[in-house]
Amino acid sequence: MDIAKVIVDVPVRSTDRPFDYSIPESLKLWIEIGSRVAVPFGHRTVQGFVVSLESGETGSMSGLKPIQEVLDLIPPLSPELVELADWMSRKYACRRISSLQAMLPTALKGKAERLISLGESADELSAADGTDGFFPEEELFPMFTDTESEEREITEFVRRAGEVSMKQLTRSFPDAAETVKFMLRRGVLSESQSIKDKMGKKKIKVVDLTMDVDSAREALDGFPARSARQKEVFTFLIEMAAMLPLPLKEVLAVLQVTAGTVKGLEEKGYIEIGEIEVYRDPYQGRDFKPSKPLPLTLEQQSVYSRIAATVDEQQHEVFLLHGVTGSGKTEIYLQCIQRCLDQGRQAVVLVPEISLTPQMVERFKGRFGSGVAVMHSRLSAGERYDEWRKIREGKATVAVGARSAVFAPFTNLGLIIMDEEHETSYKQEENPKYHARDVAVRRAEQCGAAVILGSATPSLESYHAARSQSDIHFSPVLLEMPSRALGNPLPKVQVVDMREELKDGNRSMFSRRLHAALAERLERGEQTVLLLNRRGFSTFVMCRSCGYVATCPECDISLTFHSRSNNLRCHYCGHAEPAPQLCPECGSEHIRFFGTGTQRVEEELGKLFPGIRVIRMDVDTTTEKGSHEKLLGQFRDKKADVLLGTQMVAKGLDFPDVTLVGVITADSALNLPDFRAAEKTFQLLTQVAGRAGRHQLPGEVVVQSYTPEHYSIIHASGHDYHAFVRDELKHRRGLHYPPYCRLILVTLSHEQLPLLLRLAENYALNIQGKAKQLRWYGSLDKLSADALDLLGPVASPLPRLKGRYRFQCMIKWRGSIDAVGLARQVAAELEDSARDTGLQISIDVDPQMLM
DNA sequence: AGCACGCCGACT
DNA sequence: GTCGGCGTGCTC
Repeated sequence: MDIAKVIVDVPVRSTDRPFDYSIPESLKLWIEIGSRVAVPFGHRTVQGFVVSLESGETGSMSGLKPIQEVLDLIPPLSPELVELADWMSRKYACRRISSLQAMLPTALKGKAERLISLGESADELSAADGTDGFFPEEELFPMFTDTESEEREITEFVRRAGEVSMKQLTRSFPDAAETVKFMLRRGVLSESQSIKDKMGKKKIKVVDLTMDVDSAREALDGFPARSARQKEVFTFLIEMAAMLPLPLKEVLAVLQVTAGTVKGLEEKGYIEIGEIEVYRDPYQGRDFKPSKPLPLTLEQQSVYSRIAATVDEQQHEVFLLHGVTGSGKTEIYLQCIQRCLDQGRQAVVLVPEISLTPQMVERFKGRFGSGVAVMHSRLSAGERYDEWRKIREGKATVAVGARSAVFAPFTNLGLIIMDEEHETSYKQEENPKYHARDVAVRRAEQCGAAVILGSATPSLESYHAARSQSDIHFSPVLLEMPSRALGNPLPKVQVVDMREELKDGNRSMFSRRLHAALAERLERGEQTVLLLNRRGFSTFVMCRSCGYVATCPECDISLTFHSRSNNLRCHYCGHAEPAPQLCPECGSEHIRFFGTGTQRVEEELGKLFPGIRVIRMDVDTTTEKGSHEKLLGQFRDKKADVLLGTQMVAKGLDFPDVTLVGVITADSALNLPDFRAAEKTFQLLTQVAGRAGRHQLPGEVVVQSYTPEHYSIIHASGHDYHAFVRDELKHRRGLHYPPYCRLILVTLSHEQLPLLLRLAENYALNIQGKAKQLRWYGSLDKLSADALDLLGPVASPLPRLKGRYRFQCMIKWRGSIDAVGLARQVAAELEDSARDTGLQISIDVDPQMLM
């Protein structure tokens, strides 16, 4: 094995392939598939990943550069993950390096650092008198003496340090860039590059005895009496001998001494202060109530035994667990995980970012203790890195986390659970644009693991796949749990027609029904959750006299009003400007901030119910780390009557005293230009209705709507998933939408609109031409198994972003065609022919957001 | 993406 | 006559 094939960290199409490197004898033992290495690439050093090893014949070795360095003691990726990355790149048409990088914590994204040391001709400087003819005299002139003294200073600086980074050097000699360059050219200095990680391992100082306990006791007798404090420390350490080494910080805290005291003790040779690596534990110092397996209901039992059988056999199988809210899915997850751990295998639990609350973590930590690693975006880069290392080093056996936890570096994975399977946040919107569900199924296939997809409202894709048993990507086994574990009924849902309210002269955002129900809760001291479905709504600024709407000059979309800073901001590019007092178009004062924001609801609540205590939860109030948790804690402690928020209040929260759930506008998402609008609305209403009355107190749900006759609202209020699916599938079949076909969204962007139009047209024609050529082309109406159709090009829903115009094409396809490969190939050809013109093409396979 | 090579305007 | 502007081409 002499050759390593390496994917380098240079994210452009032309380098998106393995490069061959020779493996130096000294690194042979360290290089495996999945190793992260530093390699020379062109005129610099870059990071790369070894994706395969080959024994090269002597001839083929010539001209290969050697691998420079291995960057980790243990390869951060397993061969299994490397293969998965390769699959991802093909499936989602993304660069191989982005797939690989997505599997690792960002702390491991190393960048090259330029290091400067003394060069071979370093002595020349002192020896030469500056006129040795090595370089033309005029190059030194006219600042000859200045340059020379500067060179001497730099040389001395580098000599003293041995090796300094370029960064440090330019910091110390800000104006010497030219001189340094010149010195490098002459070999007075020499440059090397190495890869430096973004994040180091965290180390803490620890203290330890330098002798065994007995000798220490003896030494204690002869301890000088005047160093009383030091003696105290020494005595303490002897007492704690079994626990050594102890963190210095703790010793200082317990004994109320200063670091100087301990240092003095070290200087006398009694103890030593060392450094050890620690894991940053974000849940450190928190108690988790240990929990025991709960008895299962009959329904749960039958589901559990079905899954357990598969886990025991270590077979790959996918289960779609459809259980109503409160049916006890989590307990099934917990017991299946236990079963998997009993087999000596590990488990991954995927949870939507938004519901990865401390409550959720607690349930897992309570059952599996410190063997649980938690990964989510609220952790700092360092914390995430440490949780990741806990997994790779075998110190954790269960990983709970958002999307990317599907890449947890376990070596013997037996079970992957995906809770709230229907959540769109499982699709990553940036490259690689993967769907964690599909990656989970693929990874489980690789290692013979079971997959549980759990939801009260499974996505139509998964449900259809389970029902038809014919889907090409996976065929889950459908398991249903139609009853609640505690036996209490699903809450009664009342739909209020807001048009009627308006007709009757009620212009408030609260219907009479909701108003009365709220008043009742306040009286009884019970709690209310209010949901503001703000999807599709924005708090845009409009002039009521002339109809002017404030839009972003870069992106052409409406600006959002932020009352705190009293400015207007673009959601997409971050552009901000002050909010106008007068309409910039017509000068009218009737310029208003439209849309129902949570703030407005809060104000209105205050007016209607003076003294009401409201906790508002939205992006404004939850950006700070831990604020989410704090707000929920306050609500749980009954410090507020109402929890008011957007989507995030709908997920997995479980408060015993909530007996009323109000949805202010149920259908604001129904009018979005998205074929999943009805599905999203149904899911949201079902989720939020499940929040009420989970415990002893019966729950009530009030849903306000302007289109109460819509089937998604009717079926949600009737808690009838199957009826909804029936209607929605009919609808989707008629319009040829998933799950009856698959989509690829291709977005082309360019600074110049006319050029973009031509290129987009070109793209569409090429796709259609290729399809025809391969005799694949057919209408989706035909019964043929293979079909491919292209819609567009049309202006993107975000027609302009960051100064670039955007057009999109939608590819609809089904069957065994390599539609992704085709989309990618045509994109590459077009990019090549358009060359320098700055065309960008992005490909989103199975898009969730049609933007 | 960098970084170096290469071919044309404003300065000594 | 040079310094340096950034166009384009390559990286095992």
